[in-house]
Amino acid sequence: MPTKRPARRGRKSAYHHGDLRKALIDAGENELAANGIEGFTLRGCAKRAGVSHAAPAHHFKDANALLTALATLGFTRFAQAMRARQAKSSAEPRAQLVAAGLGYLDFALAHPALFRLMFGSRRPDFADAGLHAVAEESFAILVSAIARVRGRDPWGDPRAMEDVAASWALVHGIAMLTLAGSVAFQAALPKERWEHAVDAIIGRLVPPDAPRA
Amino acid sequence: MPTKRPARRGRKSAYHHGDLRKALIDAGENELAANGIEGFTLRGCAKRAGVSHAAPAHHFKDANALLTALATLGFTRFAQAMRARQAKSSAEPRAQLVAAGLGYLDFALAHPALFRLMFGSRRPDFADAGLHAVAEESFAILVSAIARVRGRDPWGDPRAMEDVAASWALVHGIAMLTLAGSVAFQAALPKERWEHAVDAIIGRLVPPDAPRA
DNA sequence: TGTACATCAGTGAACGCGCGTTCACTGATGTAC
DNA sequence: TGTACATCAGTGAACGCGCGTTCACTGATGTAC
Repeated sequence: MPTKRPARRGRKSAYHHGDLRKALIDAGENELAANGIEGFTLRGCAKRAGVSHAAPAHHFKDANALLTALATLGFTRFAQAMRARQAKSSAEPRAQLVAAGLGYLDFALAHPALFRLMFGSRRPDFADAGLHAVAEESFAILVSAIARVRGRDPWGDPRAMEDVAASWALVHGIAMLTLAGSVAFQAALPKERWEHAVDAIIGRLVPPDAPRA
Repeated sequence: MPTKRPARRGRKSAYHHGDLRKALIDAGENELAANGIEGFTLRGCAKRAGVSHAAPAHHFKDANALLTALATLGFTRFAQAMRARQAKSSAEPRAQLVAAGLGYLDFALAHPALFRLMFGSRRPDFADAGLHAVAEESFAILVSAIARVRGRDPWGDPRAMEDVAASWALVHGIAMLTLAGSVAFQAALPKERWEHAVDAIIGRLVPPDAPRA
């Protein structure tokens, strides 16, 4: 009766894999974490997934297509990380903005290779509709957090967008400089002080007495 | 009389190159700009320098050694870019800090591939004494700019170092997000507004009424 | 329910490519006498 | 100043490697009748 293809959940045929596409994405994540983007190869992903090196061609046109899927997954998790911090935080608008920033940093620290792929590589196809959508969605979290602090939509107000950009650049810079392994930066701002620093700095960047209309 | 080896300046023998080491560094810069770090090869550099692909081995152990030299050159120019802006700016401490930040951005925009090499790659040997020294020197420009604003050395004062880190992360984030090609970020902060934004944001980050002793 | 068949998702051998590396060599340069 | 020689910095052919890609194939699955 089911015209829909059976889900084959839990099924493990030695031959037909079941869900090689998903397995390759998982494998790609490990490959990325182990070898970095520079050492990322389709053959390596196939090996990690336990299939022959020609098998991925049935699911991904080339390595960049797999990297696009990985970047899409990355942005999904990235947005989740920001929302998770926001959910645990006070509903007060500035606390929500700080929480988004801390979620940004949580993600970068937990998934450095994905983070570099998302923000430092040209290999994923950023024109891909799915990737573009989820990247925009992540950005919207910051914009709406600023909007709530300001009490209005920052779009169209260059000075308000400057605040969006400043908050974004600040956390992005902290993440990048730390991931780059800069000893000098880590001495200036060790991870233990991130929470305090982001709170204090965003407090100064987007002061409570900011214009609200 | 001169026991010192002749400089061979201006000399162009077809066989002995004269200064292949320097020529390879120049070629490497072009190779980097054209192909990115991912597409950087010793053979490509040799070709650009007009020598056989085996020639570089006499000057650089491997590709990473050449990349280390390129990163060292990059940091030298980077410090120059910051000092150049400072020289053109008012001597007022906050103006000097803003100028350092704008010089930081000048460099990133002018030499995106070098910038990524310096801050986003693990291929250069950052333990190399020369590279380490010049990288530290760049960092010191920011630290001393903050020191002048604060009226004292920020080292040992976690809150003052937080200001150093914040200023640094801010301009670094602006540079990285712009170089990453983020359309959303560029919409929020187009390059034409960098100068205004950095001035305004650093004004809030490091307020004039900051404690001075 | 059984059978025949189309389709799909793998396999594994083969290929060409560009890379780094090695090696014997050679021509230019510098030095000792 | 001239000559012999050591050293240095290149050349170009050769090699092995891992990569992506192609291809004929095969076994498992789903479907038509």
